[in-house]
Amino acid sequence: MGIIRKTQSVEFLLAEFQSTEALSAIELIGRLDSKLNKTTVYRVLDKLEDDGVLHSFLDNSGIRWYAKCKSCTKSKHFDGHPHFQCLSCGKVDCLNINVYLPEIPNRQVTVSQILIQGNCEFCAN
Amino acid sequence: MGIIRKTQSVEFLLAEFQSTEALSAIELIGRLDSKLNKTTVYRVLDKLEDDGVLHSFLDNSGIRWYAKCKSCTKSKHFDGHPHFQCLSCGKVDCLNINVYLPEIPNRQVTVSQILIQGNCEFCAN
DNA sequence: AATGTTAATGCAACTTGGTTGCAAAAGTAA
DNA sequence: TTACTTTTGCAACCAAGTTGCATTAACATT
Ligand SMILES: [Zn+2]
Ligand SMILES: [Zn+2]
Ligand SMILES: [Zn+2]
Ligand SMILES: [Zn+2]
Repeated sequence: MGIIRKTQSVEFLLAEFQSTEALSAIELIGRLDSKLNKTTVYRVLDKLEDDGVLHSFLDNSGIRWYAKCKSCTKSKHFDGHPHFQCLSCGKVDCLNINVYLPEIPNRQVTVSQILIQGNCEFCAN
Repeated sequence: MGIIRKTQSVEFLLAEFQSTEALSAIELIGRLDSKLNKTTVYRVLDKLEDDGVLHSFLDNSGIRWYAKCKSCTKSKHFDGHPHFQCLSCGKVDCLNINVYLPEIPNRQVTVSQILIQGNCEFCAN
């Protein structure tokens, strides 16, 4: 079930997602420590995801990241894009590119998760 | 540090990886419950990965899966292939295909993790 | 504005996957 | 066998995330 009431918790959380950068639940819990309980953070993130406001994905160490959706709704999600994690500064964000997956014999593909890792523009060497 | 002694624990664990199917640490701990302590399972898996015998990856719920490597060594790993998880029966395995990633502006790509989900050959509808 | 209804919240306790420290057991070489 | 060192089991721990429940806060109705 998604968001029903426009509460302060929702506003505080949404305010953190101004840029297109992805944020981990842990990071958000830290940032909002004085304002929100961690249970609330998890619950509101969940609801925002239900509503198509945020989408989430895992990085290679099992941490869940959340980012703003572009054009999702409660009933339809379009978050099949890849994500990029900088191995140097740790920043994670959505990639606005399309990855073509070849046909796979004997298998029906429903969805795919692609995490690309490397150096971001600020950490290039 | 990898495996130094050929112990029973190593044999028991390797025996579980006869097929190319991936196995989760949790699954292995369950299967080997009467023979090995869970700490040992985690430690041996770690070492086998170090040695290039197994590789691991995460699924979308944060569970780590292990699978046999094809031609990796202690110093060089070649596990950039995608993995497939059947959303119906839960089975996970390695895909022997190549996914082409386009150039990404301003970013240097080091490595990528691709998890494809859908229906396996036995769960097709 | 006061009231009633119910969603949302805070808190503590819990669950789960995984890790750590250390003493005991098992490989290995001599 | 002995000595040496890795590996193991156990218990205790840890961190991320979840649950149950009493309290608080939205918000619709009067
Ligand atoms: Zn960076
Ligand atoms: Zn995204
Ligand atoms: Zn299946
Ligand atoms: Zn694989």
